[in-house]
Amino acid sequence: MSLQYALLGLLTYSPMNGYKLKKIFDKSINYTWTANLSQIYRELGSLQKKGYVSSSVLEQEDRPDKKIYEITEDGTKAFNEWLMNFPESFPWPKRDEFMLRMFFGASVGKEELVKQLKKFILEKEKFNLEMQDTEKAILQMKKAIDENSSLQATDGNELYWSFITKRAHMSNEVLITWAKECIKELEENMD
Amino acid sequence: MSLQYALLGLLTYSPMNGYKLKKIFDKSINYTWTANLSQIYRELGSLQKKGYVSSSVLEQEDRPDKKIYEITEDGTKAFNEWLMNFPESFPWPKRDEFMLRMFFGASVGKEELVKQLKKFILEKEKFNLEMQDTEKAILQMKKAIDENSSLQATDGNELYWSFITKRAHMSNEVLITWAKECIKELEENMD
DNA sequence: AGGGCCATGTAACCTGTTACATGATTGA
DNA sequence: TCAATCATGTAACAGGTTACATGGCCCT
Repeated sequence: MSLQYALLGLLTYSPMNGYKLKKIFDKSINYTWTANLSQIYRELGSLQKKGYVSSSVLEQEDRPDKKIYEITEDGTKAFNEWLMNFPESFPWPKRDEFMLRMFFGASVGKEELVKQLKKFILEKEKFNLEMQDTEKAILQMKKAIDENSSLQATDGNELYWSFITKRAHMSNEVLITWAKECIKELEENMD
Repeated sequence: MSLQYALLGLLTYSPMNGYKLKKIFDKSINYTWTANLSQIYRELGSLQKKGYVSSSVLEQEDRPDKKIYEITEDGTKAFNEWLMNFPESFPWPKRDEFMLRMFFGASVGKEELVKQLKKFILEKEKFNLEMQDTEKAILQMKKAIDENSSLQATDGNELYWSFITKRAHMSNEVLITWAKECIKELEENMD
C-alpha cells in the first residue's frame, strides 16, 4: 500500500509516465523505499482501477509513446488522508541477512567473522562517501523532480529531505562504530 | 530463502516441531528476522521436499500430536555452505513507512510533524527499556532454546548474541538523537 | 558493432500477511 | 467462565523479484 502512496505523492508534483517515476524514485524516495519498474507499472494500473489516477497517451516520433499518469481529485484526497492518519505503530518487520548470519556466529568462527565484519565496514564507508555531501544529494533530488515539472513543485522540501539524508548518515555511522567494536571484542577473545 | 536457513540453523540445536520453532524464533532470531507461524509451516514443508529435514509424528495424550522435524545430513551441509558463502553485497530493500511520510513532510505541516516525531521517540524509548538489560535478553534466548534441547546447544553463542542486542540498542539510540534534532530544527523554523 | 537509454508491459514465481478451521487443557 | 497455550494446517490475497518480449535511437 505504501508504494501506491509514494507514487501518488510524486504525481502531486507533476503528471508523469511510469519510466520517469522510476527514475525519480531512484534518486529521491529510494532512501526510504525501494521499487522496481514492473512493480510501478502494476501499481499504476491498480491506482487507475481505483480512480486515483487517470492516464493519457503522449505520442512521440523518435521514441516510444508515453503513457502519462495524472493524479485525480480522489487520488489527492486519498493521499492527504494517508498523510494525516499517522498510525499508532508501524509494523517493523526485521529482515537483515547479515544479522541473521551473526546469530549463528558460533558456527562461523571468529577469524571468518572478523573478515565479514571488515567487508561490512567497507560497504558502509562506501555509502558514507556517497552520502557525505548531503546538500548535493538533496539538490539531486530536487533536480530529478524539477527537470520534469515546469513549476517548482519541490520548493520547501529541503528541510524534510535533509532529515532523511541525515538519518541515513547517522545510522550508517553508528553501524561502523558497532562493527569496529565487534572486531575488537572478537580479537580480544581469540585463542 | 533466509528464513529456511534460519529454521535449519535452529534445528541444528535440536529437532523440534513448528510451533516450538516459532516460540524460539520470537525470543531469539526475532531481533534479526521475523516470521509467522503459517510461514514456518510452509517453509518446513518446502525444506522437507528438498530433503533438508525429515519429520516424525510424536503422539501425545493430553495435547495434540507433534510433528517433529529433524535436520538431515544434506540440510546440515546446505546450512554450513550458506554460512560460509558470505555474499559480496546484501540487497538492502528499504521499506520504512515513517521515512516515506517524512519525504512528504512539506505536505504534513511542521506542528503535526513535531507531534509525529514525538510519538516516534516514545516508541523508541519504550524499546530501549525492553532492551536495557541486554544480558537478560541473551539469557532469555539461551533459556528458550535450552529448555527444549537436552544438551546445552547454545554454549558459546553469548558473544554473538550480545553483538546483535548491542547493535539494536545503538541503532535505537541514534534514532532518538536524530528525532530530537529534527524537532529542534522544526521548532526553530516555525513561523 | 555493441551497450545503454527510452518505453511498456506480461507471466511466473517467491515471500509475507490475514483469515479460517478445529479443539482439548490449564490457569486466573 | 474466559482467555491463553498447545498444535497443525489451508486458502486467499498482497506485495516483491526475475525473466521475457520488443525495438528504435544515440554514443563510443
